[in-house]
Amino acid sequence: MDILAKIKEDIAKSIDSIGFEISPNDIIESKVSDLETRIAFKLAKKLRKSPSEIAERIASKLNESKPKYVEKIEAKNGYVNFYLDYITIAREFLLKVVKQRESIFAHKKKKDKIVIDFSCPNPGKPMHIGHVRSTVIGDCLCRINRYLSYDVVASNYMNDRGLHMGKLMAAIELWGIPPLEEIKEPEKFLMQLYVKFNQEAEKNPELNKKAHEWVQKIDQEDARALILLNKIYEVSWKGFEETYNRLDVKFDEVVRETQVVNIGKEIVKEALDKGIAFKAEEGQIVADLEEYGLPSTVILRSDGTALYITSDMGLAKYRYEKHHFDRMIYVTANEQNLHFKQFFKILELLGYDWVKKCEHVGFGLIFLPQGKISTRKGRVVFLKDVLDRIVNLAKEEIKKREYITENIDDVAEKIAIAALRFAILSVDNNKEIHFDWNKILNFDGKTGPYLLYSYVRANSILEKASKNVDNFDVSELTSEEISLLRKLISFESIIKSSSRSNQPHTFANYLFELAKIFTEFYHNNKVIGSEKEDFRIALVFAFKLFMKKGLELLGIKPVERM
RNA sequence: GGCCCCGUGGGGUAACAUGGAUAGCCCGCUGGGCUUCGGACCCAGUAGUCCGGGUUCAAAUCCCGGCGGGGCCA
Repeated sequence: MDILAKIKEDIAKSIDSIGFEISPNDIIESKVSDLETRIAFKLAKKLRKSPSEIAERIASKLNESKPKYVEKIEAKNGYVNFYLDYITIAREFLLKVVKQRESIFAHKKKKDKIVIDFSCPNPGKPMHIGHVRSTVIGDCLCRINRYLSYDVVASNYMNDRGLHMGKLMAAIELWGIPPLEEIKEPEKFLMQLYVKFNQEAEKNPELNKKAHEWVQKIDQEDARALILLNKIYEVSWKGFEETYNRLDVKFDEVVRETQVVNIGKEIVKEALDKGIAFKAEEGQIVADLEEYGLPSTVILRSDGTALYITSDMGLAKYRYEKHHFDRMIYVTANEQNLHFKQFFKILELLGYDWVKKCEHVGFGLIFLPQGKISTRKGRVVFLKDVLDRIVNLAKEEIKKREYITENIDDVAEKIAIAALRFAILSVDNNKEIHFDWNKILNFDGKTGPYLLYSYVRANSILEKASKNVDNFDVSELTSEEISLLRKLISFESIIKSSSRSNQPHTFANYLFELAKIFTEFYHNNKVIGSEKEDFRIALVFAFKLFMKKGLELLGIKPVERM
């Protein structure tokens, strides 16, 4: 239920009915009052009157019969300010919340299908701190869009075909591989195997030739190659799955490059036939994009093997035929901007209209103190190690406080995930993140644990009050109560805005502000034993309900105590 | 050389889509607050829109040009 949107509509309607052209979008949240409109500035020229005059006129007309939930309307310096009637909002909206509980979040089913491509670590390599951004942003976008009742497909893509796979295959041929269940740390196991292979290959270049041969054999669907490939994939996935489970990330499908590479090659053929691509002198196939202001790009190697872009085109087509999506969102780093522009353009030129439904949501890189992450250069921080370290700190903090003695491991894990997820989700996608242990290990201030703490405190108050409220009345409000109500009613519109912009940080920041306002509220407004006890319990209840839902949308599991 | 992203107090960030009234917050620093529903907290103080033009009644926000950082393609 989006009460704020309804209030805006009502106000817009009233203004429209007294003869001023306006849309609900012209009613915006205000720093000075609750809602405001600036249309007087826009209308000033047309009506040949000063903004103040117009604003005054709107205000005085509207004050004669005020829209619902509006307490007073004031014109000032050309703005029209609306002050909301929070008593009525409390009596109606808050009452509805305590009565309807979770069903307050229900939405009408939307028919749009959204495929979200995210995470996509490389099999054979460890998942590191660099992958976490795509994983967490993508997952959050899934949650937000599902909340809004879109049909969402969380899709992971595994690049199981590169030279690194060829090297690992050659390594396994040489040295063998233990059974899956004996490999305790799959990511480290594969990484060590990879490193060992590279070291040996320096002494014996023949090995690299072998690796290349294996890559070719994958493309030829050689039986032995596919067995080895599956082996590596299995081991890799075991490692990834562990991390996904900890992060509470789930996929509806995992597509492997070997499934789509041939579709990609077909597209290359098509591009050749239609004259969009040509065969260069050295034999590689090049898509000519110069006239569209993009650099031309190789889409098939001279030996006939596929590149990333080849498979990516195949993947897009595969997904469209499978899902007939209304939108497909790729969540990958900004450094791939050009790549996406290029292959979207090629598909467009081939007449695949659905490519217009594909969009790339980029994000800034995560940098380590030593610079850009590079597995090859050993500049890498394993995601698993990051998690473990945050969990350890969380444990220490829990023990210090002595509020809980049971389930410490479970709570510490949840706090750690909250810290990590919030740290990533609370900044604008486009900003670079410079990874800093001190920051990620800080649980004070604007952090995931702060959100959890506010939730715990609400829970604690409700437990001590030990009663349910499904009715109350209230005739006076403190400033903290008003702030809290005010924040609660914008929950829906913020989620919609996050979904529209594909920017989780808008919502993450909102949720922090909500937590902050709640904390300020309970510091200054005694709940239990006050003469407004029932109303305040309802308010705490509503906060808890909204915070829980909000945390869920960020992929943070709540804890009842910490 | 071409293109893309970023630039807000000492550090980090919000507001930029849709220009508007006092630029919000976190860390840090300074000072204060638990016999009360839990101090991972709260209150007060400190300090900021990279530079130069333009558009506009009005620019952190839009446009152009620099500079600085990052990235991609050459």
